[in-house]
Amino acid sequence: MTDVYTTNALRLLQVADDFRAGLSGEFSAIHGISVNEFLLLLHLERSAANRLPRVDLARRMHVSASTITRMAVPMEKVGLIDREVDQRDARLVFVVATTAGRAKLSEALATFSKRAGYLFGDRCEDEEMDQFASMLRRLIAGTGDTLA
Amino acid sequence: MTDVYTTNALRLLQVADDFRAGLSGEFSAIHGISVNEFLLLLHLERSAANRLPRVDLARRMHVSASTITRMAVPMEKVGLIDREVDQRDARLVFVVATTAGRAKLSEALATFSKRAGYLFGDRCEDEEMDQFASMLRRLIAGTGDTLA
DNA sequence: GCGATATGCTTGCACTCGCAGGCGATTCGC
DNA sequence: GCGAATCGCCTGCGAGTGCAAGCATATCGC
Repeated sequence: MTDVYTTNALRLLQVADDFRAGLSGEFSAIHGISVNEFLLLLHLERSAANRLPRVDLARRMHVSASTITRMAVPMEKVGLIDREVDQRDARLVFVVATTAGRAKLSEALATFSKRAGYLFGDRCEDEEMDQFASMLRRLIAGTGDTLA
Repeated sequence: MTDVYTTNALRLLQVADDFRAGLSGEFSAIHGISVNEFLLLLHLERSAANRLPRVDLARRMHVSASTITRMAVPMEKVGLIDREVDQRDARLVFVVATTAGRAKLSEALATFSKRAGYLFGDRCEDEEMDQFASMLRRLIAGTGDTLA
């Protein structure tokens, strides 16, 4: 528990929780979406042709396939995303971002960046940020479907 | 989105999610507790006299008071924690860790440390870990009820 | 003292999520 | 071709959580 690894892992969880909690409130208040819906749109934006099979989306987002199914329903209803069935494999249902969805993502991303600025802005030197980025990139490595 | 702050915030969320997901499986399989129950016990351990009012616990854990109430029920039943009413203020219900609870925490902490080792061990230099720790400490600063 | 307000805890309701099971589509072995 | 195994998706159920409301206790203004 005085172990550096352990301490850092604990702090990592705490910082991430704090950040996510703050984000959650602002997202639902300003943009009317949840953090997960935001991440879903972001994954689409970072993918080829703004579309992904539901299963891929589930893997990338650390949630089950059923969650994607259920998340998609209201988002389709509001017009943020659309569904599209693959021509070759009728099992694959693609989730594709609409123009409205991409616009919403863009707004939400501005809010995200603002909060990221609050988090790091006045506490860190630029050089530290680069080290931090390099560190985090290595910690993610291995999954492949990285978001950043 | 190519902003360093934004990138780092995204990576931070992703790494934390990955780590928490891995932890969750091992905790429930080996120790029979959830990550949140582990964190609850840890907060108690790091507090004065191994006891905290439910409200404090809620604030520290980023959950609502009702969640603490409901989490406590099965944990009391299993004997990990006990309840204790304040003498001066009968509204305050303290959650206090039992000997069994502290033992369980100790085992779980070993698992936690092991996984923290997996996460950082082969990817980081010792010097980097110190920088990382310093960085994270600053990012947490302000809340006061820090865990690490 | 005594009512008004504030605080801590608990409970009803609604929502989100994962898991298990089922359905339809595809691919593989022969 | 054809049955079996696999894969992607959706639905029933149970677990966990937050919010609003309610209750008990404590504190403040007078």
